[in-house]
Amino acid sequence: MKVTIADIARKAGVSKMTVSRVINKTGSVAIETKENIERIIREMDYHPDHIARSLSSKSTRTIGIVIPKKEKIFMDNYIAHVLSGVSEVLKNEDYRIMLFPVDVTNEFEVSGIAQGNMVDGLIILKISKNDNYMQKLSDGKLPTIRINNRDDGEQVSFIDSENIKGARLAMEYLYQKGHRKIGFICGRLDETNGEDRFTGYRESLTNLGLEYNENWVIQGDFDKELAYRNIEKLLALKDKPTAIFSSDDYMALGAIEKIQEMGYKVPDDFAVVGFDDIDVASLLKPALTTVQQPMHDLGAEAAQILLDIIRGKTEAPVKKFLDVKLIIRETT
Amino acid sequence: MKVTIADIARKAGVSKMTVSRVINKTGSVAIETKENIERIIREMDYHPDHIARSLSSKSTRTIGIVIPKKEKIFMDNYIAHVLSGVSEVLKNEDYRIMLFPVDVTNEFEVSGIAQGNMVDGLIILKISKNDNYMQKLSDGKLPTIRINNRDDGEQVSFIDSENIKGARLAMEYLYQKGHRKIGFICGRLDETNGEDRFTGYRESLTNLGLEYNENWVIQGDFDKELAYRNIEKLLALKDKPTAIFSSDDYMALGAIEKIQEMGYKVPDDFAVVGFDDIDVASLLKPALTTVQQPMHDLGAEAAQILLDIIRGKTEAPVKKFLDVKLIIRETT
DNA sequence: TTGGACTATGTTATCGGTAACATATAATCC
DNA sequence: GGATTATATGTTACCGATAACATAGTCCAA
Repeated sequence: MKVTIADIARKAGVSKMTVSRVINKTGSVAIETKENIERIIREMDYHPDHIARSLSSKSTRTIGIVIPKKEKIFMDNYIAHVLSGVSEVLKNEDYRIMLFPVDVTNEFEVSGIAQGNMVDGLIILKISKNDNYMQKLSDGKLPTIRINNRDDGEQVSFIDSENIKGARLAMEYLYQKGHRKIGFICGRLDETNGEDRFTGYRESLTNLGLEYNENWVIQGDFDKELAYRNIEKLLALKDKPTAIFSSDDYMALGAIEKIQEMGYKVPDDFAVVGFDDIDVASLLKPALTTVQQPMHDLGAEAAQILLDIIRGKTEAPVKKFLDVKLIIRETT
Repeated sequence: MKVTIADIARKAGVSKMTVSRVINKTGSVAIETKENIERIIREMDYHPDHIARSLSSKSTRTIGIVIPKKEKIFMDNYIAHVLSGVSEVLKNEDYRIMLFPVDVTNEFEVSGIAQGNMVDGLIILKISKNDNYMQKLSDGKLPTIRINNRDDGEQVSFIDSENIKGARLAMEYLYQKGHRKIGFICGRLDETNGEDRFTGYRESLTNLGLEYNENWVIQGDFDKELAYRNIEKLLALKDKPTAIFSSDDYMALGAIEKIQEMGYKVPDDFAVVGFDDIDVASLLKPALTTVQQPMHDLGAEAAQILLDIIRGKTEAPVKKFLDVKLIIRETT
């Protein structure tokens, strides 16, 4: 049988409560009592039952990370960096991470996460606030923070990158390099980072006095394969752009692949700028010029903010933007 | 207030037990009663409290994934693929994933995972069975499976790749390409995949009638940076190998980086073969020749076996090996 | 028609902790 | 010195579900 707090209490000749106090360092306990209990705990190799404790205290000391349920989601370097940031913050806090790959079209699944009492808070990644039922996650009393999906309503906390500025940096750099015809690979417009980067692209065109050509904008939905396929028609145009700004690195990779397959050279025929600065960006030949967003810090700060909200140190909603910067490499 | 099973029972005019039966589809309930309860559940948007359920039923429907607690752990493509396989199996099973980045030197932390009742089973990744306290994880009654770390004792389940065969494939191919001086970048020898690949290397040398040269074997500990640093002395040798087999892809990447920095060419001056077939392997120029191990399937099968053990369908320990194959690209 | 089997439901105890409140003794204060 | 406060500990109830056992009614076969 598993050792319980009652076993410890019996052996120590005290009540369960006193043992509980020693374990949680709450209330006051005589020093000898405390040391005796601690010794017995060690001897019997007692570990508190996390579930019982959660039920009773109404705190699971677990935070949930909600990501889209799709095949290659864990291979996404952006998510890896965010996770890394989250876990760095949590590792000193005795909080655990529970993963929720979620099917946004399944109302029951979504509500279950929000109401199952499995976690004390949620970090939501790569999911549009417009997705069916997804607002259910932020609806209730469960503390929630979104990453890279602004919410202009008043209720929901988020942490975001300065996506518009990032797009501007990329565009201004391309302009400065002499490019006047700049295409764009568009991410999901129902996620605000996709939307904002597109906005940044269009605003920059205006500010730089460049024309907006519908044919130079292709949809990639933050999906490498889709970008790979869709860029073909852009490359077939008679009047092609000389540079392409992509709303994320994966799509840039897909585009470059197609460009090279069709016999063009990067950066000679097409300069390419990505967004994110995923790990492979620097490994590739040519190495990818990209707008670096602080993926690790987005995760770390999201976790910290979420913990502060859970603990009542901070009042939700928190809204925060982190800076981005242009990393110039070989594709421009 | 949160809606509880008691609220549903009251509204439906039945006992909690009847509601519980409807939710869990256990026992028998009259069809009208059942439909009435289901309607009320929907109307009140009731979702069972996962924690209470776990405490009472002694099953959390959660499996834990134990990984080393280090900075770039989530960027490890091997882990990403394994996670992906695990989550694919779990997504249809109403099981959740809890992550345990664990400090193997912290006895308390390790025991807490094994005994905290947070999970129904554990998948252990990239952690040596010899690491301090790690045997505690497999000690108790908690179902456990290791990936890529054989355990020759009788107790512990594992799923492994045919590492020795993989090494042999790499070596024979290099031999066939004309290489007679083959160096080796060694992974952690306290993990059995590191050990086995080294064994495969040495056995192949013998079988192919090649000499074993201590200077041609460098330690990389499955760490790209370490391989990058340590290969320098091999490259400085007067009598250098013409090919290098690396115990994993990341170390191969580190090695190639250094090789190129020192002005040598891959594959002209040094052929390189890796192990794993991580995603970047095919993206790089030159693309990496490597032994592909079924990382995704390792995760998926581990999860399936673990579920079977948890459910009593299978008796532990299960011991299984998956096949590997050589993927020939441009570094050889 | 009587007992066994099955169906439908309820009752009670329990899972392993913590919250909230109560109590007793010791220490402090005016 | 009596009231007040702090320290140390215990009691009881409860968190929200399920397990195990109990019960009442129905149906059918012997």
